[in-house]
Amino acid sequence: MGIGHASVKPMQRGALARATGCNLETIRYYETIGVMPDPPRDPNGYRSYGEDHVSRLRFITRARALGFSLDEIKGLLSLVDSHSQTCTEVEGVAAAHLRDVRDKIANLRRIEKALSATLAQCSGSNVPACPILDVLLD
Amino acid sequence: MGIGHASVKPMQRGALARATGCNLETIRYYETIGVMPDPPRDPNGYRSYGEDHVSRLRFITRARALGFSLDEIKGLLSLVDSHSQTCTEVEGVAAAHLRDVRDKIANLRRIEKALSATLAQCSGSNVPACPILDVLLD
DNA sequence: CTAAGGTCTGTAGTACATACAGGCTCAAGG
DNA sequence: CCTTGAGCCTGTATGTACTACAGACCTTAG
Repeated sequence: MGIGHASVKPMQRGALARATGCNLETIRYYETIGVMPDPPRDPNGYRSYGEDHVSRLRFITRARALGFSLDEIKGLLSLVDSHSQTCTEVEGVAAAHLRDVRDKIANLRRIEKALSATLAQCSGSNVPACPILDVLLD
Repeated sequence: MGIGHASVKPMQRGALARATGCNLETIRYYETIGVMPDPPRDPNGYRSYGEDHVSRLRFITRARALGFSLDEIKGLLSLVDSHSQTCTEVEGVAAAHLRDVRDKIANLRRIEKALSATLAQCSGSNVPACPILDVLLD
Protein backbone atom coordinates (compact mmCIF):
# COMPACT_ATOMS: atom_id res chain seq x y z
CA MET A 1 0.00 0.00 0.00
CA GLY A 2 2.41 2.69 1.12
CA ILE A 3 4.45 2.39 -2.02
CA GLY A 4 4.29 5.42 -4.28
CA HIS A 5 3.02 7.55 -1.47
CA ALA A 6 6.42 8.96 -0.58
CA SER A 7 6.57 12.77 -0.53
CA VAL A 8 7.46 14.05 -3.97
CA LYS A 9 11.04 15.04 -4.41
CA PRO A 10 11.56 18.77 -4.21
CA MET A 11 12.60 20.79 -7.21
CA GLN A 12 14.80 23.78 -7.86
CA ARG A 13 13.75 27.02 -9.46
CA GLY A 14 14.51 25.88 -12.99
CA ALA A 15 12.41 22.76 -12.56
CA LEU A 16 9.50 24.80 -11.24
CA ALA A 17 9.81 27.08 -14.24
CA ARG A 18 9.72 24.13 -16.60
CA ALA A 19 6.82 22.54 -14.71
CA THR A 20 4.68 25.65 -14.95
CA GLY A 21 5.90 27.34 -18.09
CA CYS A 22 6.66 30.39 -16.03
CA ASN A 23 9.80 32.38 -16.68
CA LEU A 24 12.67 31.64 -14.31
CA GLU A 25 13.14 35.22 -13.24
CA THR A 26 9.45 35.83 -12.88
CA ILE A 27 9.35 33.25 -10.10
CA ARG A 28 11.83 35.27 -8.11
CA TYR A 29 9.86 38.40 -8.91
CA TYR A 30 6.65 36.83 -7.58
CA GLU A 31 8.53 35.96 -4.44
CA THR A 32 9.75 39.51 -3.86
CA ILE A 33 6.29 40.99 -4.32
CA GLY A 34 4.79 38.34 -2.09
CA VAL A 35 2.41 36.38 -4.32
CA MET A 36 4.69 33.38 -4.00
CA PRO A 37 5.98 32.42 -0.55
CA ASP A 38 9.65 32.41 0.40
CA PRO A 39 10.42 28.75 -0.22
CA PRO A 40 12.58 26.62 2.04
CA ARG A 41 16.21 26.50 1.07
CA ASP A 42 18.59 23.62 0.59
CA PRO A 43 21.80 23.72 2.65
CA ASN A 44 23.51 25.37 -0.32
CA GLY A 45 20.99 28.17 -0.38
CA TYR A 46 19.05 26.94 -3.39
CA ARG A 47 15.26 27.35 -3.34
CA SER A 48 13.41 24.09 -2.83
CA TYR A 49 9.90 23.78 -4.20
CA GLY A 50 7.21 21.15 -3.78
CA GLU A 51 3.91 20.31 -5.43
CA ASP A 52 2.08 23.01 -3.49
CA HIS A 53 4.31 25.60 -5.08
CA VAL A 54 3.52 24.18 -8.49
CA SER A 55 -0.23 24.55 -7.88
CA ARG A 56 0.12 28.02 -6.53
CA LEU A 57 2.22 29.22 -9.43
CA ARG A 58 -0.13 27.57 -11.89
CA PHE A 59 -3.01 29.38 -10.23
CA ILE A 60 -1.16 32.66 -10.70
CA THR A 61 -0.24 32.11 -14.33
CA ARG A 62 -3.77 31.03 -15.19
CA ALA A 63 -5.28 34.03 -13.46
CA ARG A 64 -2.79 36.28 -15.28
CA ALA A 65 -3.80 34.66 -18.54
CA LEU A 66 -7.38 35.61 -17.69
CA GLY A 67 -6.14 39.15 -17.30
CA PHE A 68 -6.34 39.44 -13.51
CA SER A 69 -3.83 41.93 -12.15
CA LEU A 70 -1.30 40.76 -9.60
CA ASP A 71 -3.19 42.78 -7.01
CA GLU A 72 -6.42 40.98 -7.83
CA ILE A 73 -4.56 37.69 -7.68
CA LYS A 74 -3.17 38.62 -4.30
CA GLY A 75 -6.75 39.15 -3.18
CA LEU A 76 -7.91 35.82 -4.57
CA LEU A 77 -4.98 34.01 -3.00
CA SER A 78 -5.60 35.49 0.41
CA LEU A 79 -9.17 34.27 0.13
CA VAL A 80 -7.87 30.82 -0.73
CA ASP A 81 -5.30 30.95 2.02
CA SER A 82 -7.80 31.99 4.66
CA HIS A 83 -9.93 28.93 3.79
CA SER A 84 -12.86 31.10 4.75
CA GLN A 85 -13.67 32.42 1.32
CA THR A 86 -17.20 32.20 0.14
CA CYS A 87 -18.37 31.85 -3.39
CA THR A 88 -19.88 35.31 -3.09
CA GLU A 89 -16.55 36.95 -2.30
CA VAL A 90 -14.75 35.35 -5.19
CA GLU A 91 -17.68 36.11 -7.45
CA GLY A 92 -17.30 39.78 -6.58
CA VAL A 93 -13.67 39.90 -7.66
CA ALA A 94 -14.37 37.98 -10.83
CA ALA A 95 -17.43 40.04 -11.74
CA ALA A 96 -15.48 43.28 -11.32
CA HIS A 97 -12.78 41.87 -13.51
CA LEU A 98 -15.31 40.81 -16.13
CA ARG A 99 -16.57 44.38 -16.28
CA ASP A 100 -12.99 45.51 -16.84
CA VAL A 101 -12.49 43.04 -19.65
CA ARG A 102 -15.73 44.08 -21.34
CA ASP A 103 -14.69 47.70 -21.08
CA LYS A 104 -11.39 46.97 -22.74
CA ILE A 105 -13.12 45.06 -25.52
CA ALA A 106 -15.52 47.93 -26.14
CA ASN A 107 -12.63 50.37 -26.32
CA LEU A 108 -10.62 48.22 -28.67
CA ARG A 109 -13.63 47.75 -30.89
CA ARG A 110 -13.99 51.49 -31.18
CA ILE A 111 -10.34 51.69 -32.15
CA GLU A 112 -10.75 48.87 -34.63
CA LYS A 113 -13.72 50.58 -36.24
CA ALA A 114 -11.92 53.89 -36.57
CA LEU A 115 -8.80 52.26 -37.94
CA SER A 116 -10.50 50.01 -40.46
CA ALA A 117 -12.77 52.81 -41.65
CA THR A 118 -9.72 54.98 -42.22
CA LEU A 119 -7.80 52.20 -43.89
CA ALA A 120 -10.73 51.54 -46.21
CA GLN A 121 -10.30 55.01 -47.68
CA CYS A 122 -6.72 54.23 -48.50
CA SER A 123 -5.95 54.36 -52.18
CA GLY A 124 -2.76 52.43 -51.72
CA SER A 125 -1.23 54.82 -54.16
CA ASN A 126 2.25 56.20 -54.18
CA VAL A 127 1.22 59.80 -53.80
CA PRO A 128 1.91 61.66 -50.59
CA ALA A 129 -1.77 62.15 -49.81
CA CYS A 130 -2.99 59.86 -47.09
CA PRO A 131 -6.40 59.71 -45.44
CA ILE A 132 -4.86 58.20 -42.31
CA LEU A 133 -2.59 61.12 -41.75
CA ASP A 134 -5.44 63.44 -42.64
CA VAL A 135 -7.51 61.98 -39.84
CA LEU A 136 -4.68 62.28 -37.39
CA LEU A 137 -3.60 65.74 -38.52
CA ASP A 138 -7.15 67.07 -38.74
CA MET B 1 -5.80 93.35 -45.53
CA GLY B 2 -2.86 92.56 -43.32
CA ILE B 3 -4.98 92.95 -40.20
CA GLY B 4 -5.51 89.70 -38.28
CA HIS B 5 -2.63 88.06 -40.06
CA ALA B 6 -0.15 88.66 -37.25
CA SER B 7 1.75 85.56 -36.12
CA VAL B 8 -0.12 83.82 -33.31
CA LYS B 9 1.20 84.59 -29.89
CA PRO B 10 3.27 81.80 -28.41
CA MET B 11 2.08 79.79 -25.46
CA GLN B 12 3.70 78.25 -22.43
CA ARG B 13 3.57 74.63 -21.42
CA GLY B 14 0.38 74.99 -19.38
CA ALA B 15 -1.42 76.63 -22.28
CA LEU B 16 -0.33 73.84 -24.62
CA ALA B 17 -1.61 71.30 -22.14
CA ARG B 18 -4.98 73.05 -21.96
CA ALA B 19 -5.14 73.43 -25.75
CA THR B 20 -4.57 69.75 -26.36
CA GLY B 21 -5.96 68.10 -23.24
CA CYS B 22 -2.56 66.51 -22.73
CA ASN B 23 -1.14 66.28 -19.23
CA LEU B 24 1.41 68.95 -18.36
CA GLU B 25 4.11 66.50 -17.39
CA THR B 26 3.46 64.29 -20.35
CA ILE B 27 4.49 67.11 -22.65
CA ARG B 28 7.90 67.21 -21.03
CA TYR B 29 8.07 63.44 -21.22
CA TYR B 30 7.36 63.51 -24.95
CA GLU B 31 10.14 66.03 -25.30
CA THR B 32 12.69 63.86 -23.50
CA ILE B 33 11.85 60.81 -25.59
CA GLY B 34 11.96 62.86 -28.77
CA VAL B 35 8.44 62.68 -30.18
CA MET B 36 8.01 66.37 -29.45
CA PRO B 37 10.83 68.75 -30.46
CA ASP B 38 12.81 70.84 -27.99
CA PRO B 39 10.83 74.06 -28.21
CA PRO B 40 12.41 77.52 -28.28
CA ARG B 41 12.76 79.13 -24.89
CA ASP B 42 11.84 82.56 -23.66
CA PRO B 43 14.66 84.58 -22.10
CA ASN B 44 13.55 83.30 -18.70
CA GLY B 45 13.95 79.71 -19.82
CA TYR B 46 10.26 78.98 -20.24
CA ARG B 47 9.22 76.78 -23.16
CA SER B 48 7.50 78.69 -25.93
CA TYR B 49 5.08 76.84 -28.20
CA GLY B 50 3.28 77.79 -31.40
CA GLU B 51 0.46 76.38 -33.47
CA ASP B 52 2.69 73.77 -35.07
CA HIS B 53 3.35 72.31 -31.66
CA VAL B 54 -0.37 72.15 -31.01
CA SER B 55 -0.94 70.16 -34.20
CA ARG B 56 1.92 67.83 -33.52
CA LEU B 57 0.82 67.11 -29.99
CA ARG B 58 -2.75 66.60 -31.15
CA PHE B 59 -1.47 64.14 -33.73
CA ILE B 60 0.31 62.25 -31.00
CA THR B 61 -2.61 62.15 -28.58
CA ARG B 62 -4.99 61.03 -31.32
CA ALA B 63 -2.65 58.31 -32.47
CA ARG B 64 -2.24 57.18 -28.85
CA ALA B 65 -6.02 57.12 -28.52
CA LEU B 66 -6.05 54.80 -31.52
CA GLY B 67 -3.66 52.59 -29.61
CA PHE B 68 -0.49 53.29 -31.58
CA SER B 69 2.63 52.87 -29.50
CA LEU B 70 4.97 55.81 -29.15
CA ASP B 71 7.41 53.95 -31.34
CA GLU B 72 4.84 53.58 -34.09
CA ILE B 73 4.01 57.25 -33.70
CA LYS B 74 7.66 58.14 -34.02
CA GLY B 75 7.63 56.23 -37.29
CA LEU B 76 4.52 58.00 -38.55
CA LEU B 77 5.90 61.37 -37.56
CA SER B 78 9.16 60.82 -39.36
CA LEU B 79 7.15 59.96 -42.46
CA VAL B 80 5.23 63.21 -42.03
CA ASP B 81 8.41 65.15 -41.36
CA SER B 82 10.18 63.78 -44.40
CA HIS B 83 7.29 64.99 -46.61
CA SER B 84 8.06 62.01 -48.78
CA GLN B 85 5.62 59.54 -47.27
CA THR B 86 3.38 57.62 -49.55
CA CYS B 87 -0.05 56.34 -48.73
CA THR B 88 1.34 52.83 -49.04
CA GLU B 89 3.91 53.34 -46.29
CA VAL B 90 1.42 54.75 -43.84
CA GLU B 91 -1.07 52.07 -44.76
CA GLY B 92 1.50 49.47 -43.79
CA VAL B 93 1.93 50.84 -40.29
CA ALA B 94 -1.79 51.21 -39.79
CA ALA B 95 -2.61 47.77 -41.15
CA ALA B 96 -0.05 46.14 -38.87
CA HIS B 97 -1.56 48.00 -35.99
CA LEU B 98 -5.06 46.92 -36.96
CA ARG B 99 -3.92 43.32 -36.87
CA ASP B 100 -2.59 43.93 -33.36
CA VAL B 101 -5.85 45.42 -32.22
CA ARG B 102 -7.85 42.54 -33.65
CA ASP B 103 -5.55 40.09 -31.91
CA LYS B 104 -6.08 41.81 -28.60
CA ILE B 105 -9.83 41.79 -29.09
CA ALA B 106 -9.81 38.08 -29.88
CA ASN B 107 -7.76 37.38 -26.76
CA LEU B 108 -9.98 39.43 -24.53
CA ARG B 109 -13.05 37.77 -25.97
CA ARG B 110 -11.65 34.39 -25.08
CA ILE B 111 -11.05 35.63 -21.56
CA GLU B 112 -14.52 37.12 -21.39
CA LYS B 113 -16.07 33.86 -22.49
CA ALA B 114 -14.15 31.84 -19.94
CA LEU B 115 -14.89 34.28 -17.17
CA SER B 116 -18.58 34.65 -17.85
CA ALA B 117 -19.04 30.91 -18.29
CA THR B 118 -17.39 30.35 -14.94
CA LEU B 119 -19.34 33.10 -13.26
CA ALA B 120 -22.57 31.61 -14.57
CA GLN B 121 -21.87 28.46 -12.56
CA CYS B 122 -21.60 30.52 -9.41
CA SER B 123 -24.17 29.58 -6.86
CA GLY B 124 -23.69 32.83 -5.01
CA SER B 125 -23.86 30.80 -1.89
CA ASN B 126 -21.92 31.27 1.30
CA VAL B 127 -20.13 27.96 1.16
CA PRO B 128 -16.43 27.79 0.49
CA ALA B 129 -16.96 25.91 -2.76
CA CYS B 130 -16.38 28.07 -5.76
CA PRO B 131 -16.28 27.13 -9.44
CA ILE B 132 -14.02 30.08 -10.19
CA LEU B 133 -11.33 28.90 -7.83
CA ASP B 134 -11.86 25.36 -9.07
CA VAL B 135 -10.99 26.47 -12.57
CA LEU B 136 -7.91 28.30 -11.39
CA LEU B 137 -6.80 25.62 -8.98
CA ASP B 138 -7.12 22.82 -11.52
C1' DC C 1 40.86 18.74 -12.18
C1' DT C 2 38.35 21.32 -15.10
C1' DA C 3 34.56 22.86 -17.74
C1' DA C 4 29.73 23.46 -18.23
C1' DG C 5 25.60 24.57 -16.42
C1' DG C 6 22.61 25.69 -12.73
C1' DT C 7 21.80 28.88 -8.97
C1' DC C 8 22.54 32.99 -6.05
C1' DT C 9 22.20 38.26 -5.37
C1' DG C 10 21.40 42.92 -6.68
C1' DT C 11 20.40 46.04 -10.17
C1' DA C 12 18.98 48.05 -14.67
C1' DG C 13 16.05 48.18 -18.42
C1' DT C 14 11.29 48.00 -20.93
C1' DA C 15 6.66 51.13 -21.98
C1' DC C 16 4.08 55.07 -20.74
C1' DA C 17 3.36 58.00 -18.19
C1' DT C 18 2.33 60.62 -13.48
C1' DA C 19 3.80 62.99 -9.34
C1' DC C 20 6.59 65.32 -6.23
C1' DA C 21 10.48 68.15 -4.23
C1' DG C 22 13.03 72.26 -4.21
C1' DG C 23 13.96 76.36 -6.57
C1' DC C 24 13.12 80.30 -9.94
C1' DT C 25 10.32 83.92 -12.25
C1' DC C 26 6.50 86.87 -13.00
C1' DA C 27 2.30 89.66 -12.31
C1' DA C 28 -0.86 91.80 -9.20
C1' DG C 29 -2.32 93.74 -4.74
C1' DG C 30 -1.46 96.18 -0.43
C1' DC D 1 8.48 98.28 -2.48
C1' DC D 2 7.34 93.92 -0.91
C1' DT D 3 4.79 89.96 -0.52
C1' DT D 4 1.98 86.35 -2.22
C1' DG D 5 0.53 83.00 -5.34
C1' DA D 6 0.62 80.94 -9.73
C1' DG D 7 3.23 79.11 -13.08
C1' DC D 8 7.43 77.28 -14.68
C1' DC D 9 12.10 74.91 -14.22
C1' DT D 10 14.92 70.48 -13.21
C1' DG D 11 15.74 65.95 -11.65
C1' DT D 12 14.02 61.99 -9.62
C1' DA D 13 10.60 58.54 -7.71
C1' DT D 14 6.50 55.90 -8.47
C1' DG D 15 3.48 52.38 -10.74
C1' DT D 16 2.76 47.70 -13.54
C1' DA D 17 4.66 43.35 -14.79
C1' DC D 18 8.27 41.61 -16.05
C1' DT D 19 12.93 40.49 -18.31
C1' DA D 20 17.84 40.52 -18.46
C1' DC D 21 22.41 40.90 -17.07
C1' DA D 22 26.75 40.86 -14.18
C1' DG D 23 29.60 38.60 -11.06
C1' DA D 24 29.94 35.05 -7.78
C1' DC D 25 28.98 30.55 -6.01
C1' DC D 26 27.83 25.46 -6.20
C1' DT D 27 27.40 20.95 -8.41
C1' DT D 28 28.15 17.33 -11.56
C1' DA D 29 30.21 14.79 -15.46
C1' DG D 30 34.17 13.64 -17.98
